[in-house]
Amino acid sequence: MNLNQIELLRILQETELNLSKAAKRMHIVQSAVSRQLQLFEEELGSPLFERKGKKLIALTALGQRVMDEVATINQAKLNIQAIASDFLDCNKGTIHIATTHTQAKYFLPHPIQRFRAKYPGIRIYIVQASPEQLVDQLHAHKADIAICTEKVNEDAELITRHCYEWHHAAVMPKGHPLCEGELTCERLTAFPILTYSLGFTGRSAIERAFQQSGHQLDIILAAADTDVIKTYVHLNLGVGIIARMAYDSEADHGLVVRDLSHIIPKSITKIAYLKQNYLPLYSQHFIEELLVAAREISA
Amino acid sequence: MNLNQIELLRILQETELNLSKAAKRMHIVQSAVSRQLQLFEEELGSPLFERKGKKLIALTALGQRVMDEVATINQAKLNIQAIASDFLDCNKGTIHIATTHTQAKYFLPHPIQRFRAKYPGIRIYIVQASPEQLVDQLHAHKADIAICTEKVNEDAELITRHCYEWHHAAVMPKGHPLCEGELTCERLTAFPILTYSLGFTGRSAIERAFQQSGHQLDIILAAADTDVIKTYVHLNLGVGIIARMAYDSEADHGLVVRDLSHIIPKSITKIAYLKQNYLPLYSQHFIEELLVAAREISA
DNA sequence: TAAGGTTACGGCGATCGTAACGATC
DNA sequence: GATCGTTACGATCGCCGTAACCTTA
Repeated sequence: MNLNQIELLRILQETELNLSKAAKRMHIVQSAVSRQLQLFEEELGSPLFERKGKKLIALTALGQRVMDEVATINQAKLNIQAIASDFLDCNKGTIHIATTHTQAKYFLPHPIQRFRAKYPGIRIYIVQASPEQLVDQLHAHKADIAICTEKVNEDAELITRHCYEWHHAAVMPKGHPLCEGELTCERLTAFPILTYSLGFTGRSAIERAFQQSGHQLDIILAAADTDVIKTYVHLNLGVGIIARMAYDSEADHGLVVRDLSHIIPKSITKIAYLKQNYLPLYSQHFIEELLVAAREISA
Repeated sequence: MNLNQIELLRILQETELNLSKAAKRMHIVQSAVSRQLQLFEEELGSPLFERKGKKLIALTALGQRVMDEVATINQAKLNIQAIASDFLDCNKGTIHIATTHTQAKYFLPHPIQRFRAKYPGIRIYIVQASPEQLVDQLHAHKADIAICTEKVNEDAELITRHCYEWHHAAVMPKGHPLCEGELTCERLTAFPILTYSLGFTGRSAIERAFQQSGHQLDIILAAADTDVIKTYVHLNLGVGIIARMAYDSEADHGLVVRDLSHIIPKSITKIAYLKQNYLPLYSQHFIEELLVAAREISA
């Protein structure tokens, strides 16, 4: 058994059990990976893969159990490297942040700006993904930190930290009837609504609130992206329901914003990362920076 | 990085950081391990060990963190091998049980006998150790399962399962004054007492019971081993306080046994094993067998 | 016939063993 | 001088790459 064989197994999982693709990913020829897999299965004494002819089509029961351990070893290997390079130079490295458009545009700018000032050598990559993919990005090691608003599944391998709470708001062009008077469920249902796609930025909270009140929203446009929504609100297509923090009093001076906290319950944005994943010091400091920014928002 | 280097680090920890001893344990020459360690440190970019001259004397901060990951990798490696050989033949293998004399002699015989009948191919090794060493045996991979009576530290890496409860009893030669009448703390303190060494077989429960009652036992002999205690009780040196199950009505017909459950609170015997350690099926069945035996005792 | 996998074989490099040397007690 | 570790160098074994072949869609 050696680490290359472990790596091979890991890569095979990511390449639909295709030996040729795995070989390319490992920068060696296909016959080499074939041989290594044979050697490993021989060493263990039983096959790890179900085969149809010569193709690998699935994991055997043994293979499934072994893959769990393979993932553990891979994680530990990455951790050793991360710990060592952390030790070498705390001021070099990268952070991959998995998050959505809303967070990237309306929450992250301040903390990232301050973090950059302290750690100019760290490269920050924002991995944009739909909320449901965020946690997958962590497991796939494509991101170190996820910033999620929609509910994070209770995952034993995840550490989640409360970040900040926020409410939705309605936006509409100046002069719109909803600019005046009390804002109720009834009045909202009378207008076409523009809001987030299912699964995005607290859309589920909107759903729940209106379902419970017995009213039905007439959602005529759903987007993953607040800017898209605002654009169409400007065009007078209807009333936008967006995250309150996504309203920018300067950029959006043509729009009126009205709080919806009495109608739609608060949403909670969290920070999540893998428990077994070693976070370099600078990543830990980055999280601190996020929490500071979160407190400022709440205050 | 490769698995041999990981293994080397693991072994260095077990050999007082002595490269020569590590080389012997790995069946290669000393110069080879020296070179491998250099290569690994070079790859990481910083030393893993503090050196005094050429000797390794301690782990660096980096080394300490890396060692945690090394342990994880090693565990996963062992798991892969265990899972595979489990898959190959469920009826071959070994179980190492860390336990004390009392359990080995008075609790284990029945369940082991029955287990042997079902799994004649499994070798069972009893690793006798003092109670405080039992958990260490697990961490050192010298035992798969520990059977402990004294309190097991709340260890996040450990799974502990309730096994059975039992009481202490007093034993004395026939005709001894304590054979008759009510058995109280007062009367016990009037005689020389023979019981377990500190830390063994519920001795701590005995201590606590008498401390709380305000009486002081006159313990003239303490042994790790019930047989030793009974031997001296036979010689009329005093009254023995032993685990009730260690009294054998046949072998000990010269002794009278009297229950002490009204004086000394119950002791609890538990089964413990490492959470991250893969237990072969037969080991899981062995634990089942222990639990069955435990229920029979309680009934 | 293209794509995926296996087998055979030669070459190269990683790692080992031998051996001589250096340091520390 | 005994123990422990490093360095140099030749030998070996493992692993890769080339290439020919097999199988299945």
